[in-house]
Amino acid sequence: MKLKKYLNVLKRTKLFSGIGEDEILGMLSCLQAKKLELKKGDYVYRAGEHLSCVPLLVEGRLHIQKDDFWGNRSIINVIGVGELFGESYIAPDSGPLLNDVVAAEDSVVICLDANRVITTCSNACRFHQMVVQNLFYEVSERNRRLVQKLGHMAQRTTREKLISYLSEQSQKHKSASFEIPLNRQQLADFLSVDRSAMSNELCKMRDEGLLTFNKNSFELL
Amino acid sequence: MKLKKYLNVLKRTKLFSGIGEDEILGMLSCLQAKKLELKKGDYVYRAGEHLSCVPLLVEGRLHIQKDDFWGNRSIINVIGVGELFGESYIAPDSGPLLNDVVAAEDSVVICLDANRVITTCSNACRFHQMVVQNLFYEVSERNRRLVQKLGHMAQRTTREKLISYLSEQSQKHKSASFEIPLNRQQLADFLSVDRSAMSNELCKMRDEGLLTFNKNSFELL
DNA sequence: CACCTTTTGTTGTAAATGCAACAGACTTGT
DNA sequence: ACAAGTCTGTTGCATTTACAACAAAAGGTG
Repeated sequence: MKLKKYLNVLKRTKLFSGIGEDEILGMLSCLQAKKLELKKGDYVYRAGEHLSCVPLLVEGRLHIQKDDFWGNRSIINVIGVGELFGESYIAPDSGPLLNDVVAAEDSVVICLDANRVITTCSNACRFHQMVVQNLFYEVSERNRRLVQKLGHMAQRTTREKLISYLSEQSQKHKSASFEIPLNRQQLADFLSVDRSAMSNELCKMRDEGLLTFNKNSFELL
Repeated sequence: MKLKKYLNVLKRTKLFSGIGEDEILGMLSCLQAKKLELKKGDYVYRAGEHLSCVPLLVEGRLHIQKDDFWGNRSIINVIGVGELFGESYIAPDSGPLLNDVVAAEDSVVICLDANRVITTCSNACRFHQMVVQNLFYEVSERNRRLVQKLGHMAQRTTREKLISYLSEQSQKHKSASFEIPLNRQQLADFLSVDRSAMSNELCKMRDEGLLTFNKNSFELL
Protein backbone atom coordinates (compact mmCIF):
# COMPACT_ATOMS: atom_id res chain seq x y z
CA MET A 1 0.00 0.00 0.00
CA LYS A 2 1.02 3.57 -0.53
CA LEU A 3 -0.81 4.79 2.52
CA LYS A 4 2.23 4.86 4.79
CA LYS A 5 2.97 8.45 3.88
CA TYR A 6 -0.32 9.45 5.47
CA LEU A 7 0.39 7.65 8.71
CA ASN A 8 1.36 10.90 10.40
CA VAL A 9 -2.03 12.32 9.54
CA LEU A 10 -3.93 9.16 10.39
CA LYS A 11 -2.50 8.77 13.85
CA ARG A 12 -3.70 12.27 14.71
CA THR A 13 -7.26 11.71 13.52
CA LYS A 14 -10.11 11.35 15.96
CA LEU A 15 -11.03 8.06 14.33
CA PHE A 16 -7.73 6.41 15.22
CA SER A 17 -7.20 8.24 18.47
CA GLY A 18 -5.57 6.00 21.07
CA ILE A 19 -4.36 3.52 18.47
CA GLY A 20 -0.70 2.96 17.59
CA GLU A 21 0.90 3.28 14.16
CA ASP A 22 1.35 -0.43 13.66
CA GLU A 23 -2.24 -1.18 14.55
CA ILE A 24 -3.48 1.54 12.21
CA LEU A 25 -1.60 0.00 9.29
CA GLY A 26 -3.11 -3.36 10.14
CA MET A 27 -6.59 -1.93 10.35
CA LEU A 28 -6.26 -0.13 7.04
CA SER A 29 -6.02 -3.40 5.21
CA CYS A 30 -8.71 -4.96 7.40
CA LEU A 31 -10.97 -2.04 6.50
CA GLN A 32 -10.04 -2.35 2.83
CA ALA A 33 -8.71 1.17 2.62
CA LYS A 34 -8.59 2.69 -0.83
CA LYS A 35 -6.97 5.92 -1.90
CA LEU A 36 -8.75 8.58 -3.94
CA GLU A 37 -6.84 11.52 -5.42
CA LEU A 38 -8.67 14.67 -6.45
CA LYS A 39 -7.89 17.88 -8.25
CA LYS A 40 -9.30 21.19 -7.09
CA GLY A 41 -12.88 21.42 -8.27
CA ASP A 42 -13.40 17.66 -8.66
CA TYR A 43 -16.59 16.19 -7.31
CA VAL A 44 -15.87 13.51 -4.72
CA TYR A 45 -19.52 12.56 -4.53
CA ARG A 46 -22.73 13.96 -5.93
CA ALA A 47 -26.11 14.30 -4.26
CA GLY A 48 -28.19 11.20 -4.95
CA GLU A 49 -25.33 8.69 -4.76
CA HIS A 50 -25.28 5.94 -2.16
CA LEU A 51 -22.21 5.62 0.02
CA SER A 52 -20.79 2.21 0.77
CA CYS A 53 -17.62 3.48 2.35
CA VAL A 54 -16.50 5.92 5.02
CA PRO A 55 -14.27 8.58 3.50
CA LEU A 56 -11.47 10.18 5.48
CA LEU A 57 -9.68 13.29 4.24
CA VAL A 58 -5.89 13.08 4.60
CA GLU A 59 -4.84 15.99 2.39
CA GLY A 60 -6.47 19.14 1.08
CA ARG A 61 -9.90 20.57 1.88
CA LEU A 62 -13.44 19.68 0.88
CA HIS A 63 -16.76 21.49 0.78
CA ILE A 64 -20.09 19.84 1.45
CA GLN A 65 -22.37 21.94 -0.68
CA LYS A 66 -25.58 22.14 -2.63
CA ASP A 67 -26.64 24.08 -5.70
CA ASP A 68 -30.32 24.73 -6.14
CA PHE A 69 -32.30 24.91 -9.34
CA TRP A 70 -31.46 28.57 -9.87
CA GLY A 71 -27.75 28.13 -9.27
CA ASN A 72 -27.65 29.47 -5.75
CA ARG A 73 -24.94 27.66 -3.86
CA SER A 74 -24.96 26.78 -0.16
CA ILE A 75 -21.83 25.55 1.52
CA ILE A 76 -23.06 23.29 4.28
CA ASN A 77 -19.74 22.39 5.81
CA VAL A 78 -15.99 22.61 5.35
CA ILE A 79 -13.98 19.39 5.84
CA GLY A 80 -10.34 19.70 6.93
CA VAL A 81 -7.47 17.21 7.03
CA GLY A 82 -8.05 14.33 9.42
CA GLU A 83 -11.83 14.64 9.35
CA LEU A 84 -14.33 12.06 8.29
CA PHE A 85 -17.29 13.02 6.15
CA GLY A 86 -20.33 11.03 5.21
CA GLU A 87 -20.16 9.07 8.48
CA SER A 88 -23.88 9.75 8.86
CA TYR A 89 -24.60 7.68 5.79
CA ILE A 90 -23.24 4.41 7.14
CA ALA A 91 -26.58 3.54 8.70
CA PRO A 92 -28.42 0.99 6.56
CA ASP A 93 -31.58 3.05 5.99
CA SER A 94 -29.91 6.39 5.49
CA GLY A 95 -30.88 6.92 1.88
CA PRO A 96 -28.81 8.75 -0.73
CA LEU A 97 -26.48 11.68 -0.18
CA LEU A 98 -28.30 15.01 0.03
CA ASN A 99 -25.35 17.16 -0.99
CA ASP A 100 -22.35 17.32 -3.27
CA VAL A 101 -18.84 16.92 -1.95
CA VAL A 102 -16.30 18.99 -3.85
CA ALA A 103 -12.53 19.37 -3.53
CA ALA A 104 -11.79 22.99 -2.60
CA GLU A 105 -8.09 22.22 -3.15
CA ASP A 106 -6.16 19.27 -4.53
CA SER A 107 -7.03 16.56 -2.04
CA VAL A 108 -6.49 12.95 -1.05
CA VAL A 109 -9.21 10.82 0.49
CA ILE A 110 -8.92 7.37 2.06
CA CYS A 111 -12.07 5.27 1.84
CA LEU A 112 -12.81 2.62 4.44
CA ASP A 113 -15.35 -0.13 3.86
CA ALA A 114 -18.51 0.89 5.70
CA ASN A 115 -19.65 -2.57 6.75
CA ARG A 116 -16.25 -3.54 8.06
CA VAL A 117 -16.01 -0.37 10.11
CA ILE A 118 -19.17 -0.92 12.10
CA THR A 119 -19.02 -4.70 12.30
CA THR A 120 -16.37 -5.53 14.89
CA CYS A 121 -14.45 -8.31 13.24
CA SER A 122 -13.45 -11.60 14.78
CA ASN A 123 -9.83 -11.53 13.68
CA ALA A 124 -6.84 -9.73 15.03
CA CYS A 125 -8.17 -6.17 15.16
CA ARG A 126 -8.04 -5.67 18.89
CA PHE A 127 -8.71 -2.01 18.47
CA HIS A 128 -11.72 -2.28 16.26
CA GLN A 129 -14.11 -1.64 19.11
CA MET A 130 -12.22 1.49 19.97
CA VAL A 131 -12.63 2.69 16.40
CA VAL A 132 -16.37 2.19 16.65
CA GLN A 133 -16.48 4.32 19.76
CA ASN A 134 -14.27 6.96 18.16
CA LEU A 135 -16.61 6.96 15.20
CA PHE A 136 -19.53 7.64 17.51
CA TYR A 137 -17.66 10.49 19.14
CA GLU A 138 -16.86 11.98 15.77
CA VAL A 139 -20.48 11.89 14.61
CA SER A 140 -21.41 13.48 17.93
CA GLU A 141 -18.93 16.25 17.40
CA ARG A 142 -20.13 16.94 13.88
CA ASN A 143 -23.60 17.07 15.37
CA ARG A 144 -22.59 19.74 17.82
CA ARG A 145 -20.88 21.70 15.08
CA LEU A 146 -23.96 21.56 12.89
CA VAL A 147 -25.99 22.95 15.77
CA GLN A 148 -23.42 25.69 16.13
CA LYS A 149 -23.76 26.50 12.46
CA LEU A 150 -27.54 26.59 12.86
CA GLY A 151 -26.80 29.21 15.50
CA HIS A 152 -25.08 31.38 12.91
CA MET A 153 -27.80 30.90 10.36
CA ALA A 154 -30.50 31.75 12.87
CA GLN A 155 -29.10 35.26 13.20
CA ARG A 156 -31.32 37.72 11.39
CA THR A 157 -28.88 40.23 9.93
CA THR A 158 -25.70 39.77 7.93
CA ARG A 159 -23.73 41.55 10.62
CA GLU A 160 -24.99 39.22 13.34
CA LYS A 161 -24.17 36.20 11.21
CA LEU A 162 -20.65 37.48 10.67
CA ILE A 163 -20.12 38.18 14.36
CA SER A 164 -21.47 34.75 15.24
CA TYR A 165 -19.20 33.01 12.75
CA LEU A 166 -16.08 35.04 13.49
CA SER A 167 -16.55 34.61 17.23
CA GLU A 168 -16.65 30.87 16.76
CA GLN A 169 -13.53 30.92 14.62
CA SER A 170 -11.77 33.06 17.21
CA GLN A 171 -12.71 30.59 19.94
CA LYS A 172 -11.64 27.67 17.79
CA HIS A 173 -8.21 29.20 17.19
CA LYS A 174 -8.02 30.46 20.76
CA SER A 175 -6.88 33.83 19.48
CA ALA A 176 -8.37 37.14 18.44
CA SER A 177 -6.53 36.88 15.13
CA PHE A 178 -6.94 33.92 12.84
CA GLU A 179 -7.32 32.80 9.24
CA ILE A 180 -10.54 31.41 7.86
CA PRO A 181 -10.62 28.65 5.25
CA LEU A 182 -13.04 30.52 2.96
CA ASN A 183 -12.78 33.42 0.57
CA ARG A 184 -15.50 36.07 0.39
CA GLN A 185 -17.78 34.32 -2.05
CA GLN A 186 -17.45 31.05 -0.14
CA LEU A 187 -18.07 32.73 3.20
CA ALA A 188 -21.20 34.32 1.75
CA ASP A 189 -22.36 30.92 0.47
CA PHE A 190 -21.60 29.43 3.87
CA LEU A 191 -23.61 32.04 5.75
CA SER A 192 -26.27 32.16 3.06
CA VAL A 193 -26.07 35.86 2.32
CA ASP A 194 -25.25 38.02 -0.66
CA ARG A 195 -21.53 38.44 -1.24
CA SER A 196 -21.59 42.16 -2.00
CA ALA A 197 -23.86 42.94 0.91
CA MET A 198 -21.57 40.96 3.16
CA SER A 199 -18.48 42.67 1.81
CA ASN A 200 -20.20 45.95 2.48
CA GLU A 201 -21.03 44.99 6.04
CA LEU A 202 -17.48 43.76 6.73
CA CYS A 203 -16.07 47.11 5.69
CA LYS A 204 -18.58 48.98 7.83
CA MET A 205 -17.58 46.87 10.82
CA ARG A 206 -13.93 47.58 10.09
CA ASP A 207 -14.64 51.32 9.89
CA GLU A 208 -16.45 51.13 13.22
CA GLY A 209 -13.36 49.56 14.76
CA LEU A 210 -14.89 46.16 15.50
CA LEU A 211 -12.27 44.23 13.57
CA THR A 212 -9.56 44.35 10.94
CA PHE A 213 -8.95 41.97 8.07
CA ASN A 214 -6.73 41.31 5.13
CA LYS A 215 -7.77 38.64 2.68
CA ASN A 216 -8.54 35.59 4.80
CA SER A 217 -6.89 36.92 7.97
CA PHE A 218 -9.13 38.48 10.57
CA GLU A 219 -8.55 40.13 13.91
CA LEU A 220 -11.32 40.94 16.37
CA LEU A 221 -10.82 44.08 18.44
CA MET B 1 -39.73 0.49 38.74
CA LYS B 2 -42.69 2.28 37.21
CA LEU B 3 -41.25 2.20 33.74
CA LYS B 4 -43.30 -0.78 32.55
CA LYS B 5 -46.07 1.47 31.30
CA TYR B 6 -43.64 2.95 28.80
CA LEU B 7 -42.55 -0.43 27.45
CA ASN B 8 -44.79 -0.03 24.42
CA VAL B 9 -43.03 3.19 23.55
CA LEU B 10 -39.56 1.88 24.36
CA LYS B 11 -39.78 -1.16 22.16
CA ARG B 12 -40.59 1.07 19.20
CA THR B 13 -37.65 3.41 19.72
CA LYS B 14 -34.65 3.34 17.43
CA LEU B 15 -32.42 2.86 20.46
CA PHE B 16 -33.98 -0.46 21.42
CA SER B 17 -34.75 -1.59 17.90
CA GLY B 18 -34.27 -5.34 17.53
CA ILE B 19 -34.39 -5.94 21.26
CA GLY B 20 -37.20 -7.80 23.03
CA GLU B 21 -39.39 -6.47 25.87
CA ASP B 22 -37.79 -8.62 28.53
CA GLU B 23 -34.30 -7.58 27.54
CA ILE B 24 -35.31 -3.93 27.52
CA LEU B 25 -36.57 -4.14 31.08
CA GLY B 26 -33.31 -5.79 32.07
CA MET B 27 -31.26 -3.15 30.36
CA LEU B 28 -33.21 -0.32 31.95
CA SER B 29 -31.95 -1.31 35.37
CA CYS B 30 -28.48 -2.02 34.01
CA LEU B 31 -28.46 1.47 32.54
CA GLN B 32 -29.78 2.93 35.80
CA ALA B 33 -32.86 4.39 34.14
CA LYS B 34 -34.51 7.27 35.99
CA LYS B 35 -37.83 8.88 35.26
CA LEU B 36 -38.30 12.63 34.93
CA GLU B 37 -41.79 14.19 34.75
CA LEU B 38 -42.27 17.65 33.33
CA LYS B 39 -45.05 20.18 33.04
CA LYS B 40 -45.50 22.23 29.89
CA GLY B 41 -42.98 25.04 29.93
CA ASP B 42 -40.57 23.33 32.34
CA TYR B 43 -36.89 23.44 31.49
CA VAL B 44 -35.47 19.94 31.19
CA TYR B 45 -31.94 21.29 30.85
CA ARG B 46 -30.42 24.70 30.47
CA ALA B 47 -27.55 25.80 28.26
CA GLY B 48 -24.29 25.52 30.17
CA GLU B 49 -25.16 22.37 32.10
CA HIS B 50 -23.14 19.19 31.71
CA LEU B 51 -24.99 16.03 30.82
CA SER B 52 -24.11 12.78 32.53
CA CYS B 53 -27.04 10.85 31.18
CA VAL B 54 -28.76 10.11 27.90
CA PRO B 55 -32.34 11.33 27.97
CA LEU B 56 -35.06 9.56 26.03
CA LEU B 57 -38.51 11.13 25.55
CA VAL B 58 -41.37 8.69 26.17
CA GLU B 59 -44.28 11.12 26.43
CA GLY B 60 -45.00 14.66 25.25
CA ARG B 61 -42.86 16.93 23.09
CA LEU B 62 -39.70 18.94 23.67
CA HIS B 63 -38.05 21.90 22.01
CA ILE B 64 -34.31 22.36 21.77
CA GLN B 65 -34.05 26.12 21.75
CA LYS B 66 -31.97 29.14 22.51
CA ASP B 67 -32.82 32.68 23.55
CA ASP B 68 -30.27 35.34 22.77
CA PHE B 69 -29.41 38.42 24.77
CA TRP B 70 -32.21 40.43 23.18
CA GLY B 71 -34.86 37.81 23.74
CA ASN B 72 -34.98 36.45 20.20
CA ARG B 73 -35.79 32.78 20.35
CA SER B 74 -34.53 30.09 17.96
CA ILE B 75 -36.05 26.64 18.02
CA ILE B 76 -33.23 24.37 16.91
CA ASN B 77 -35.12 21.12 16.92
CA VAL B 78 -38.36 19.45 17.93
CA ILE B 79 -38.10 16.16 19.83
CA GLY B 80 -40.96 13.69 19.56
CA VAL B 81 -41.89 10.57 21.53
CA GLY B 82 -39.32 7.79 21.23
CA GLU B 83 -36.47 10.10 20.32
CA LEU B 84 -33.24 10.60 22.17
CA PHE B 85 -31.82 14.04 22.68
CA GLY B 86 -28.46 15.12 23.96
CA GLU B 87 -26.83 11.94 22.61
CA SER B 88 -24.10 14.16 21.16
CA TYR B 89 -23.04 15.16 24.63
CA ILE B 90 -22.04 11.69 25.75
CA ALA B 91 -18.53 12.11 24.33
CA PRO B 92 -16.06 12.88 27.12
CA ASP B 93 -14.78 16.18 25.70
CA SER B 94 -18.08 17.51 24.49
CA GLY B 95 -18.34 20.49 26.81
CA PRO B 96 -21.55 21.93 28.21
CA LEU B 97 -24.96 22.06 26.53
CA LEU B 98 -25.29 24.90 24.04
CA ASN B 99 -29.08 25.12 24.18
CA ASP B 100 -32.03 24.92 26.48
CA VAL B 101 -34.39 21.95 26.41
CA VAL B 102 -37.98 22.90 27.21
CA ALA B 103 -41.17 20.85 27.50
CA ALA B 104 -43.59 22.03 24.80
CA GLU B 105 -46.26 19.85 26.44
CA ASP B 106 -46.45 17.85 29.65
CA SER B 107 -43.74 15.27 29.11
CA VAL B 108 -41.96 12.26 30.56
CA VAL B 109 -38.27 11.61 30.04
CA ILE B 110 -36.27 8.49 30.90
CA CYS B 111 -32.60 9.14 31.67
CA LEU B 112 -29.99 6.47 31.04
CA ASP B 113 -26.54 6.61 32.60
CA ALA B 114 -24.18 7.87 29.90
CA ASN B 115 -21.12 5.87 30.91
CA ARG B 116 -23.06 2.64 31.13
CA VAL B 117 -24.57 3.17 27.72
CA ILE B 118 -21.30 3.43 25.83
CA THR B 119 -19.29 1.01 27.94
CA THR B 120 -20.44 -2.46 26.96
CA CYS B 121 -20.79 -4.18 30.31
CA SER B 122 -19.43 -7.54 31.31
CA ASN B 123 -22.62 -8.90 32.80
CA ALA B 124 -25.74 -10.29 31.27
CA CYS B 125 -26.64 -7.54 28.78
CA ARG B 126 -26.24 -9.52 25.60
CA PHE B 127 -27.81 -6.74 23.63
CA HIS B 128 -25.71 -3.94 24.90
CA GLN B 129 -23.52 -3.90 21.81
CA MET B 130 -26.61 -3.61 19.66
CA VAL B 131 -27.70 -0.59 21.67
CA VAL B 132 -24.36 1.08 20.99
CA GLN B 133 -24.82 0.54 17.28
CA ASN B 134 -28.41 1.81 17.42
CA LEU B 135 -27.15 4.85 19.25
CA PHE B 136 -24.70 5.51 16.46
CA TYR B 137 -27.46 5.17 13.89
CA GLU B 138 -29.67 7.55 15.79
CA VAL B 139 -26.99 10.24 16.01
CA SER B 140 -26.39 9.73 12.31
CA GLU B 141 -30.03 10.27 11.57
CA ARG B 142 -30.21 13.39 13.67
CA ASN B 143 -27.18 14.56 11.77
CA ARG B 144 -28.91 14.13 8.45
CA ARG B 145 -31.97 15.93 9.78
CA LEU B 146 -29.87 18.85 10.96
CA VAL B 147 -28.38 19.11 7.48
CA GLN B 148 -31.90 19.11 6.10
CA LYS B 149 -32.83 21.92 8.43
CA LEU B 150 -29.76 23.82 7.30
CA GLY B 151 -31.24 23.44 3.85
CA HIS B 152 -34.38 25.30 4.95
CA MET B 153 -32.42 28.00 6.71
CA ALA B 154 -30.20 28.54 3.68
CA GLN B 155 -33.20 29.69 1.66
CA ARG B 156 -33.14 33.43 1.24
CA THR B 157 -36.80 34.44 1.44
CA THR B 158 -39.51 33.56 3.93
CA ARG B 159 -41.55 31.98 1.17
CA GLU B 160 -38.71 29.70 0.10
CA LYS B 161 -38.11 28.67 3.70
CA LEU B 162 -41.78 27.81 4.09
CA ILE B 163 -41.85 25.79 0.88
CA SER B 164 -38.69 23.97 1.88
CA TYR B 165 -40.06 23.13 5.32
CA LEU B 166 -43.56 22.18 4.20
CA SER B 167 -42.20 20.01 1.40
CA GLU B 168 -40.13 18.09 3.91
CA GLN B 169 -43.11 17.64 6.21
CA SER B 170 -45.20 16.45 3.28
CA GLN B 171 -42.53 13.90 2.37
CA LYS B 172 -42.21 12.81 5.97
CA HIS B 173 -45.95 12.19 6.25
CA LYS B 174 -46.09 10.76 2.73
CA SER B 175 -49.12 12.89 2.04
CA ALA B 176 -49.97 16.31 0.64
CA SER B 177 -51.98 17.06 3.77
CA PHE B 178 -50.47 16.82 7.21
CA GLU B 179 -50.25 18.45 10.62
CA ILE B 180 -47.16 20.19 11.86
CA PRO B 181 -46.08 20.11 15.52
CA LEU B 182 -45.61 23.89 15.74
CA ASN B 183 -47.91 26.87 16.01
CA ARG B 184 -47.22 30.05 14.06
CA GLN B 185 -44.89 31.68 16.55
CA GLN B 186 -42.98 28.44 17.00
CA LEU B 187 -42.72 27.87 13.27
CA ALA B 188 -41.36 31.38 12.86
CA ASP B 189 -38.81 30.74 15.59
CA PHE B 190 -37.92 27.45 13.93
CA LEU B 191 -37.34 29.03 10.53
CA SER B 192 -35.79 32.13 12.05
CA VAL B 193 -38.16 34.66 10.54
CA ASP B 194 -40.62 37.23 11.83
CA ARG B 195 -43.98 35.76 12.79
CA SER B 196 -46.15 38.45 11.25
CA ALA B 197 -44.16 38.51 8.02
CA MET B 198 -44.46 34.74 7.84
CA SER B 199 -48.18 34.85 8.55
CA ASN B 200 -48.50 37.36 5.77
CA GLU B 201 -46.56 35.20 3.34
CA LEU B 202 -48.59 32.11 4.21
CA CYS B 203 -51.81 33.95 3.39
CA LYS B 204 -50.39 35.21 0.11
CA MET B 205 -49.44 31.66 -0.82
CA ARG B 206 -52.92 30.49 0.07
CA ASP B 207 -54.46 33.25 -2.07
CA GLU B 208 -52.21 32.21 -4.95
CA GLY B 209 -53.53 28.68 -4.64
CA LEU B 210 -50.27 27.03 -3.57
CA LEU B 211 -51.70 25.55 -0.41
CA THR B 212 -54.48 25.65 2.16
CA PHE B 213 -54.24 25.53 5.90
CA ASN B 214 -56.26 25.61 9.05
CA LYS B 215 -54.43 25.99 12.31
CA ASN B 216 -51.70 23.37 12.27
CA SER B 217 -53.13 21.43 9.33
CA PHE B 218 -51.66 22.09 5.91
CA GLU B 219 -52.37 20.82 2.44
CA LEU B 220 -50.10 21.42 -0.53
CA LEU B 221 -51.82 21.81 -3.89
C1' DC C 1 -72.33 34.36 29.27
C1' DA C 2 -68.84 37.61 30.24
C1' DC C 3 -63.99 38.01 30.89
C1' DC C 4 -59.38 37.12 30.10
C1' DT C 5 -55.67 34.99 27.58
C1' DT C 6 -53.65 33.09 23.58
C1' DT C 7 -53.23 32.67 18.82
C1' DT C 8 -53.54 34.36 14.24
C1' DG C 9 -54.07 37.80 10.62
C1' DT C 10 -53.43 42.77 8.86
C1' DT C 11 -51.25 47.08 7.90
C1' DG C 12 -47.60 50.79 7.65
C1' DT C 13 -42.91 52.14 7.92
C1' DA C 14 -38.00 52.09 8.54
C1' DA C 15 -34.25 49.16 7.79
C1' DA C 16 -31.82 45.42 5.66
C1' DT C 17 -31.20 42.44 1.78
C1' DG C 18 -30.53 40.75 -2.93
C1' DC C 19 -29.22 41.87 -7.33
C1' DA C 20 -26.76 43.93 -11.09
C1' DA C 21 -23.13 46.41 -12.82
C1' DC C 22 -18.60 48.17 -12.48
C1' DA C 23 -13.69 49.39 -10.98
C1' DG C 24 -9.48 48.32 -8.94
C1' DA C 25 -6.29 44.88 -6.87
C1' DC C 26 -4.36 40.68 -7.16
C1' DT C 27 -3.09 35.92 -9.66
C1' DT C 28 -1.87 33.03 -13.11
C1' DG C 29 -0.05 31.50 -17.27
C1' DT C 30 2.36 32.43 -21.44
C1' DA D 1 5.58 42.19 -19.33
C1' DC D 2 1.25 41.33 -21.00
C1' DA D 3 -3.26 39.45 -21.14
C1' DA D 4 -6.90 36.90 -19.10
C1' DG D 5 -9.05 35.59 -15.29
C1' DT D 6 -10.27 35.88 -10.40
C1' DC D 7 -11.24 38.18 -6.15
C1' DT D 8 -12.75 42.12 -3.52
C1' DG D 9 -14.94 46.46 -2.62
C1' DT D 10 -18.43 50.04 -4.04
C1' DT D 11 -22.80 52.01 -5.47
C1' DG D 12 -27.90 52.46 -6.71
C1' DC D 13 -32.25 50.49 -6.74
C1' DA D 14 -36.20 47.34 -6.29
C1' DT D 15 -37.65 43.90 -3.19
C1' DT D 16 -38.12 41.82 1.17
C1' DT D 17 -37.96 41.82 5.98
C1' DA D 18 -38.33 43.12 10.90
C1' DC D 19 -40.79 45.61 14.06
C1' DA D 20 -44.63 47.64 16.24
C1' DA D 21 -49.24 48.24 16.96
C1' DC D 22 -53.68 46.73 16.42
C1' DA D 23 -57.89 43.83 15.09
C1' DA D 24 -60.10 39.55 14.84
C1' DA D 25 -60.71 34.86 16.11
C1' DA D 26 -60.30 30.93 19.20
C1' DG D 27 -59.92 28.78 23.83
C1' DG D 28 -60.33 28.51 28.72
C1' DT D 29 -62.41 29.64 33.27
C1' DG D 30 -65.32 31.21 36.80
